[in-house]
Amino acid sequence: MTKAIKSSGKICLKAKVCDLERTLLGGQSFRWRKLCSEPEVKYCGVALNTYWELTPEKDHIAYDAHVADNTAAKINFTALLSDYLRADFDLELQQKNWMQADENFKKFVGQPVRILAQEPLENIICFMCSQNNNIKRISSMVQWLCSTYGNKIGHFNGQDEFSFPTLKDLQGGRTCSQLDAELRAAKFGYRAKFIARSLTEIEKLGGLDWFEQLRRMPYAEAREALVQLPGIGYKVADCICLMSLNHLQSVPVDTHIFKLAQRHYLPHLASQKSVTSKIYEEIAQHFQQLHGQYAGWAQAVLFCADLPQFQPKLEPSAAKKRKK
DNA sequence: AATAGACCTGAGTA
DNA sequence: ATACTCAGGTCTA
Repeated sequence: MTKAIKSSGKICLKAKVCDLERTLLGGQSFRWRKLCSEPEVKYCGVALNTYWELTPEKDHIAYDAHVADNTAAKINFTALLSDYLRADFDLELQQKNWMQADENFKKFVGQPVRILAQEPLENIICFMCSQNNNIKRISSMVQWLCSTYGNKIGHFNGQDEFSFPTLKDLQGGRTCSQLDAELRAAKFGYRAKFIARSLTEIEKLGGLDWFEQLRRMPYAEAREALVQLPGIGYKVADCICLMSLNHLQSVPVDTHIFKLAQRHYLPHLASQKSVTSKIYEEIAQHFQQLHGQYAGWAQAVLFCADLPQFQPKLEPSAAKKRKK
């Protein structure tokens, strides 16, 4: 029976530059949920082996952090959370730059979305699950993965919370094809084999050390290294570069960005049915040139703006129009 | 080198 | 009710 250890504090991030709703529930991480206990709204979830409850205030974000009691040593949770939310990044300044360079951008800047600094293994597995899939189902797959292979942190607000499994947790005595079979049985579909095989590869390449190397490499090289893994194409590689390897110029081109580019940025692509590799590069480069060294962050703003869950409520007829 | 089709699953539409 | 489409794509023929 593990008992969680709790620590509270706050980090300096004004509401004006951090919308937790979009940042945490907008398809970057799949492990956060919103808890409404009337006047208060909290965002709860696990990141960095810690269960967090975040309460946005006007001038800061208050947190409760919980870790399993077998966790060694003291942890500086304030520093941990600041890094996770990239509190040092001056979003106001960048939004100004993006709006200046991009006429369309104003239309999409709603609430301030932040790019999270996530852990590579979680990021890789989650986005291997993301292919041809939707956020809701991805979340439930990830939830299953954590409760099956992760370690329990504690019981909060009516449910057990688990850390994201390590490479060891996932392999632990299992062969590649055993893990494949288990994931298949858990409805991971054709992604099961990709995940099982990629984990084997990652282990061979050096695990966490390999991730460190990818961080230090130039973006283009890290990207090329990632697409060598089975089940990872350029889109997922770009998500990983952006979200957990600190390559903020990486622009993942998914179906939302593709449609948005067709409609607002590159009208000559309007007749294109799907994203070929050539078109992928064209769109990515367009946004990189337009938005500069943090183009991936700007992409996240556009992506969130296009998510149905974050769109202003429209009349059904208008909603239909928007779809096309 | 470039392009269709297949691919697991499940929620939403027609 | 039953089929079809779509979702943060990738791989292969």
